[in-house]
Amino acid sequence: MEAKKLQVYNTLTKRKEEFIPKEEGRVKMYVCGPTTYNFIHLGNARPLVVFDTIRRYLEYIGYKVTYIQNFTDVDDKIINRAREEGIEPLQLAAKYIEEYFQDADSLNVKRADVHPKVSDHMNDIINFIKKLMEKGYAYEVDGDVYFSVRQFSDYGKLSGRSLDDLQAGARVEVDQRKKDPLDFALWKKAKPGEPSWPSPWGEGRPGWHIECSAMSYKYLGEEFDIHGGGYDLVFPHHENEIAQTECMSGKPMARYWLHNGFITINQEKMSKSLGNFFLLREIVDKFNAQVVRFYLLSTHYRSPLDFDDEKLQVAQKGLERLKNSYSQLMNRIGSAGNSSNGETLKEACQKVKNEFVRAMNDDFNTALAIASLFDLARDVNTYLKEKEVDRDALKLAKSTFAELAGVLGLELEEKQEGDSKLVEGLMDLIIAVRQKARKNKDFETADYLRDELKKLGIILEDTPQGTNWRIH
RNA sequence: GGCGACAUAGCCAAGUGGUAAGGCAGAGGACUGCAAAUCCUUUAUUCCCCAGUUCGAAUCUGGGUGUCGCCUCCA
Repeated sequence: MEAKKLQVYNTLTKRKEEFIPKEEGRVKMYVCGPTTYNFIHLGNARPLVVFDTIRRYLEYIGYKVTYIQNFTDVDDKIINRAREEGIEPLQLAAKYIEEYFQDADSLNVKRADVHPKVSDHMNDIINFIKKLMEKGYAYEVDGDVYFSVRQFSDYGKLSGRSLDDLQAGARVEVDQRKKDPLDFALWKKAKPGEPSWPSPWGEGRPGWHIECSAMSYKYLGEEFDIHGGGYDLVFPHHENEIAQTECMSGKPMARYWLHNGFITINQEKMSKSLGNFFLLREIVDKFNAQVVRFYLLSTHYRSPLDFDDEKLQVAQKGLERLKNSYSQLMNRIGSAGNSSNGETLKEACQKVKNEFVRAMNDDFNTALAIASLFDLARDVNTYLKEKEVDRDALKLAKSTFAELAGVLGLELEEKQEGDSKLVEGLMDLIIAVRQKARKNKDFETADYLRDELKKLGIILEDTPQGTNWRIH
């Protein structure tokens, strides 16, 4: 069977294209990271999980991936927030960078190869702006430096709009010093009391867009493969990045532009300005982070995804279905021997794997990929009804399960916490006592033990092979 | 006002020309001391509406309706 190649939807061309990295076997990707002035909310978590999954899949199919995600640690919102709290802006940013990592780790998001910060890259940024000025794409006015959009004939190619369209819809007051209303700041002159850095144009700090151009150029060079972020970054942020980088280098900035859809609440975008956001850690408090990750991947990354508690409950149940199947598999694997009935399960594993890859190759269709995991769960559960099971088949099912779930960043194995040896010993004892009661038809005692354990979050399940327990 | 996206069962959600995946919820059955978990069966003659192209359309075209997003900081 011929494996279909990876197709990705490219915002730049507005269609799916075959993914061909610039350098064979290697993918360089840059994803816009957060401005660190607060804990991240669920909407911020989506691109983290989505692009982490894309990265994992690219690695799974054999690419060596270089993944860069920045932190915006110099910004108006950080300055304002720091002022309110009476601390230094960079100190505030550093605090929320730490908090960010806690959240990202909980979601099982792998660290980027580099997490560059604006404050560490002033020279790169200043040099980038200098080059733009030398080439005539930027101009200075009283210590501010602006990018001249009229100099870049391709301006608007990513968002699919012309300069005239954009001006017709402009909702912002025009700064008369700019040559064109859409010219944007590369360097902003310092106001009193603001953090600033020396530059050829005086004390100041970078505009928002230049950091990503400068840092992606530094770590990934010209024409890297994937640039990702939320859909709301298409304009103006990514449009401006393209203008800056392509004017500076004369080469395309990135080959594929990928954007995730929004999280909505009651069909409206979750955003800080609307105030309808939930912090990730509030949600992780009620449902665990794995459930959140599963929920985020249960819809295609470009579609809007509505949020409420019920949807997370559904995700929780779905994930539990997979975990139950996996744990039952694990419970049987030790006592399994050799049997000739394992072929169908082995074939099913291969089929599921093919389906999974086919789904992911189609623009990272995680919803369909998850459906293939449900198919595997059913195949496994059905097979486990057999009296005799084949150890090799179970082992293959186990590795297939773990491998594919791992691509999605999901762990099916319950982590043992605390003194697991002791817990296991105690559970064995309790189960033995209950077993004795059941044998004597003392169901009152047996049910009492089961009910009380349930209150502690431990589920007992009686099977023909004995009683299993799991933590809910 | 300009630009764009989406509309599939009670809910969520795949499917872009060949006769509607999957999950949750519901119903019935099996298994069980009873449960739980699991398995089997069942739940959209039909994919927002209208017209068209086609042997054939949820999928393509045109029109309409509705919802959302971007054009300002936002993931």
